[in-house]
Amino acid sequence: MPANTDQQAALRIASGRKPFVEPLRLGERLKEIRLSNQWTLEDVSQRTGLARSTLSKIENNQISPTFTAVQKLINGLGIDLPQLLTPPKVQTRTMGRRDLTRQGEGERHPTPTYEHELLSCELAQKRMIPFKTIVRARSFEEFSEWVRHDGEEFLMVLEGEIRLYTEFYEPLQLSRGDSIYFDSDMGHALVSVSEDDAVVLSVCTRGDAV
Amino acid sequence: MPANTDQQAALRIASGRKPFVEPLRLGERLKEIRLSNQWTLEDVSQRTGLARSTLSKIENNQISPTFTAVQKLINGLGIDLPQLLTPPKVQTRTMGRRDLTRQGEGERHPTPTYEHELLSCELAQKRMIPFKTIVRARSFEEFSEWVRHDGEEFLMVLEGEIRLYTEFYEPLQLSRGDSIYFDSDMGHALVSVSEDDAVVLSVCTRGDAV
DNA sequence: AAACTCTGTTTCCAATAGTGAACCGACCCA
DNA sequence: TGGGTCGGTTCACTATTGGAAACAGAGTTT
Repeated sequence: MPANTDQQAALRIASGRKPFVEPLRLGERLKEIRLSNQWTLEDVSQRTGLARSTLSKIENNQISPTFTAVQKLINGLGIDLPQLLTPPKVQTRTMGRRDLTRQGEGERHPTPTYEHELLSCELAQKRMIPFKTIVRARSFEEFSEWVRHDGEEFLMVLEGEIRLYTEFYEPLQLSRGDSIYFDSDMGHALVSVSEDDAVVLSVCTRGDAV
Repeated sequence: MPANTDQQAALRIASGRKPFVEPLRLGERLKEIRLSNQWTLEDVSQRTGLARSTLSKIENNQISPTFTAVQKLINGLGIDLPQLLTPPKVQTRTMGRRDLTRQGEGERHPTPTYEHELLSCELAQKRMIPFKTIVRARSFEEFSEWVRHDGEEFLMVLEGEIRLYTEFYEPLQLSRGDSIYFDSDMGHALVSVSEDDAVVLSVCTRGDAV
């Protein structure tokens, strides 16, 4: 063995890097994912556009897929790299929580303009905040300023008709069944325009990351 | 193919991923990293064991590196995949996006058990995935296996009545206006128990960090 | 300027990835 | 038993990658 090699090995070790290109357990991983979804090679071929034979060889570590191939894989299978790489992936199981809220049984928070009913408020530590709102406001002037909060908001009209004012757009008229998704740090405000007060369902993300 | 698969496919599409292989901006990214460290191609060659020429071609998108090559890159440069993939720095300080979906105008994804209508699917990169579902299933047996996916789910019954089966609890009967929040990696399945097919609104979190 | 050096690109070729077709069980089903 | 299908592997061939060396451009030095 040429001295050169030892040199490099020494350097490599000294630099605290992984020995070398690791065994590439990508094949096993792929197979695992495939089987756990009960996909056949043909299924995966359809989804990814890669040949059945190619997939077989990848799974058996007979070839090292091209990066475009990897891309086709992650696109086609709807997974992301981490998922492909992390070996067995023991999920952090925050499993099995649930929180039921019967119609009208939420926690009420009245304000002059809105009457909120918080849903699923037994559950702490959740990543979304759902609430039903009766929109009392009838004109934009009733708001002293824009409503805004970090994150994103999804909203669907359950009853009546509303007008949605937003900071950067023209007002929008929404009827029952219409829905909208928007960045909630953009100023927004709702008013009822129907005979009766409108009712909307909103779901906000919790601003705090991850 | 199990119903679960269609579920996931629908979710995948909803999550705003690009349909197929994107332009592969990996070259630009590599160059960016290299320059920001003031490395020459030769330096990188030393570190990674890849030929200078190869590196040049990768940076100019003239070839799609083999996965082993990519591994050598991430090992040699001491970076991780995400770093290599995150598009050239576009930190989404997104503000003021919005996406309106009128009643019935969502993207339909029928499955044997559910008929999904994805809402706000114009908007990519969002943290929640809202969709309306007509629950066709009438009995638990129609599901070949539990539906499950990373993250959390909020659900409200819009019309009809459903029974919610979950892996760890007794089935729950939900009527119009009732809502529930649960960890969606707990197996779950919905069936209609009303005269007509029930309709529910669901909002899922996107599990994957980016 | 010529000679040298340091950079990144291009060329050419050997090595290897990707493909369709053939092949091989295993499992129906009559 | 003799077809049929279905899932996966292997084969033969083509397309593409990866490496050594040659090339090209921009400074430096003399």
